[in-house]
Amino acid sequence: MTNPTATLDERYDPSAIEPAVQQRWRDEKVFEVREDPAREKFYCLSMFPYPSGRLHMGHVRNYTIGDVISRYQRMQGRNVLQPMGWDAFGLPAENAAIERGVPPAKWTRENIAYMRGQLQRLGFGYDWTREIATCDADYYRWEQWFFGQLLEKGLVYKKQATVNWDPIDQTVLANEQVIDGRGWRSGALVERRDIPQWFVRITAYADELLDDLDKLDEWPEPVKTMQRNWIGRSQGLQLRFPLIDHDGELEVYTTRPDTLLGVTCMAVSAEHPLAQLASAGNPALAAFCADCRMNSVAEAVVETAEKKGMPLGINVRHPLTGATIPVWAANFVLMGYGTGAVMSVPAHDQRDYEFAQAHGLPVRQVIAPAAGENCDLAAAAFTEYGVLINSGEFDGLTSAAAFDAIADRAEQQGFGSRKVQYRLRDWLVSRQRYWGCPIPVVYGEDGEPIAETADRLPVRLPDQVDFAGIGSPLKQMASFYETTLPGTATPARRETDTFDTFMESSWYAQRFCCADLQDGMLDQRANYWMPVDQYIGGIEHAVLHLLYARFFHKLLRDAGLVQSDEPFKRLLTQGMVCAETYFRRADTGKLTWYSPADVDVDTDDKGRVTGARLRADGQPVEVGGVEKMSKSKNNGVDPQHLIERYGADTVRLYTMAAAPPDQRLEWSDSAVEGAARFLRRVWRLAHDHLARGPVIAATIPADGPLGDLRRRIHETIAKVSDDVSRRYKFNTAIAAVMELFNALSSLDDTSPAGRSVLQEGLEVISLLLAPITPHIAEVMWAALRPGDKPVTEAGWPTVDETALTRTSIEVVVQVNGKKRAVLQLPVDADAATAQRLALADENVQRFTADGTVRKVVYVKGKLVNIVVG
RNA sequence: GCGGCUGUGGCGGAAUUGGUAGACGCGCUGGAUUUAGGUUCCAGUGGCCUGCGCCGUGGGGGUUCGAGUCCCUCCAGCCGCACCA
Repeated sequence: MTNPTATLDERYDPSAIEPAVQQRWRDEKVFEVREDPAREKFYCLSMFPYPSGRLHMGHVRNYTIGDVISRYQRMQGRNVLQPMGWDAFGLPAENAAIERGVPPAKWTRENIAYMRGQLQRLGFGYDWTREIATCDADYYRWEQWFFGQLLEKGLVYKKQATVNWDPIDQTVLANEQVIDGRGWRSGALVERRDIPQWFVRITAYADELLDDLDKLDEWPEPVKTMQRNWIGRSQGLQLRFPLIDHDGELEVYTTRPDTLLGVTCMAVSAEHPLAQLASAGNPALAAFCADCRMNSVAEAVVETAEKKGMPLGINVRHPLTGATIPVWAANFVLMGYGTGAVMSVPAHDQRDYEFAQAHGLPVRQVIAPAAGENCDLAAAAFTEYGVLINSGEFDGLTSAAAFDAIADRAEQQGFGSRKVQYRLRDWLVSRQRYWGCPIPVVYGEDGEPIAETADRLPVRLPDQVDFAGIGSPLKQMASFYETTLPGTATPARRETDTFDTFMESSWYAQRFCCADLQDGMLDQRANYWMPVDQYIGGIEHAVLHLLYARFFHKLLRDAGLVQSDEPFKRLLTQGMVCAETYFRRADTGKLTWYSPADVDVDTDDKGRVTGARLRADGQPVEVGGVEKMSKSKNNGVDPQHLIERYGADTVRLYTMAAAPPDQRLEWSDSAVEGAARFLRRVWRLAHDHLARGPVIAATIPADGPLGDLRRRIHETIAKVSDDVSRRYKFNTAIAAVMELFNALSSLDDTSPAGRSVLQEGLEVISLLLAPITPHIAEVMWAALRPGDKPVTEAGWPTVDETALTRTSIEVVVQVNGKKRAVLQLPVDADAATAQRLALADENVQRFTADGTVRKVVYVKGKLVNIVVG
């Protein structure tokens, strides 16, 4: 395929060129790829969207970044896979069903169809033959199959776990559905309730997940730090305190055994068996424990709630001193984490300190601070390491030495043992919801779970459901849950819980490699494409999704389905898309938010914002600050309107130019206008150039304005290449192209030599812009290079080193660190010459005349600093 | 509460390895073209003085010939916290 001979229309009309260019990509299957061992592969993946209805600007940003990287890599000659699909299960589909009576499947399919159209209109180079929707049985059947494998290996298990329960709606609530302790629809006070749920044993891989972070040298350091903290590996001591007047002992875990002699209290969860035991004869305590259950299970809620407690009337014996220690129930200790009990050391733990202050418990100092450290136990706990005091035979030991001495003692005397503990908890994958992948398990008469056998998969989620009832419709559907045990006619009951949607998003990257595979989960193609070379998505996924996906990949590896250890080689976390907010406050205090599209902003003659008015009534509204685009603040910008008004290239250019990809992007209508203006200017320069007829090739001397311009062309290639491939700073890449364009457009030379340089410059701009604004780049390139390959097949431009040669350089002269002159020096000038010329400069002498030169610092080719005293 | 991040003109941002602060764009001011402009083009645009000077990167302190960049400390805002995706 070659470019036709063409000129450019006078006017840039994206609505005409973009569909035509996209049609060529479709007709020639430009982005459909296959494994090719002869070429270097590049797998570029953006986090697939939840089909919520319409694309939002966050999607546009995410997918433009991915497309820019993909197209750049294509131009580098790599075999590039860039697929797209749908994270199609989830809660919003159920909400739509409840609110509007639309079946979740229908709602989801319609959303997918609309959003697919939007993605195509934006010109993203996806291989659509690999499209996946996770709600397809062809997809989730393999997840069900794999769950069976994990069950066989003992990597999944069932146990009781606590959920948020809405007693009016009789349903389990997600944390985000609990607002101020109440259900978001019913308004009922939420209770904690324990129900049996499925877990995947991610803690069995905790060490590997932690250690392999060191291999991910192309991941952002903050993401790795967050994962390390999330896994939270700690070395500590599991201790047993014998109960007084009761049988048994109270087990706790501590990372600070050096503070063992400072224990003045034990705190247990309200759900702890000991608290339950003590509640039996103590109505006040029973009431307190019941009250503790009236709270969301969300960690942020638990940790920020007021610290409350009540004594159980039960004591334990200190294993070293024999002292009597009271046991308290406390609302900040969670049953689901560790042993559900902690030892309280008020002097050396801030939370314990506050708890002790609130309840009049003693504060016993056992760690003395090192010299120079602050320690005021009247004000706060001392939480640093130090030297032991008030600890009998352990006095004088450092915290580190005491850790070992006390651990040895505990192990000798049998009241404790060393233990590695993780903050990471096993992955709870059960959801009491309808719109998800059915958990492929049946229960016999005895209630024991049995995995579905492969021949009975998929366990299909029924499409026709009734949302009139309470909770998940599956629990009311006998036709779904009545079944038989595999391979028999014995009646059995099917599991009605579904999987956490993070399950589906944990292996879609691998499935994209062989999306059409009918008789297996993955095949050898996954090993050609995996790992993903570049993964792109929001920073909000830094821990959960990215940790689950890493874990799942290791599970797939250990099942022999993939060979690599990690799924994502390089990670880019993009920032949020934000916009200004506007509101009015009613007398009741209620805020009404207005869309930026409906508001006019007033400015003074310097452009400062002085206020804003609602266009509809001309009355003022308050400016609320820049926040993440959201429905609740009504500050979203619909990309669809922008695409219709400006075309895909302008939207893509703006989102890449406005901010670096990993920082937040602040929306600006007028800056979009600016992006459109730039493309019109580029188009017009190319049009005017081509209208002058064919270019006669000419040799350009390195000296002179045309040589300088050629140098700028090639400096721009070097700068943009580095920005796009290494730095991922598309905003500065675009700025560099704009600078080059400004230089080219001010060239007033229609001689053969001048036109030859302009031709080269315009070709380079077409190529450099091709990943970002592929439609205009394709049309311009075709007009500039008739008979050549289309821009999608053209290589990335290379730097002509001979064009870069300079004869002179600028050197800044400072006196005491302040700039006083700029010198033009020959490139090969030595330090002595630079220093001599700097000191000879007239303006420099004005500032050196009154003192003596004490020192001269010379940074080669850049700067001279003269220190005068 | 815990973990992570970010603070630079009127605004978005640039300054890549401690070396010219404010690239590029928006906005604004003035001018030109046009029947008209929400078009296009030209010039100016950190602040204070309007001289070649001084000040200036959230606040305060420090290291250095030199700090937006490194160290200490304080403040403000944002993201995540396990059933939103």
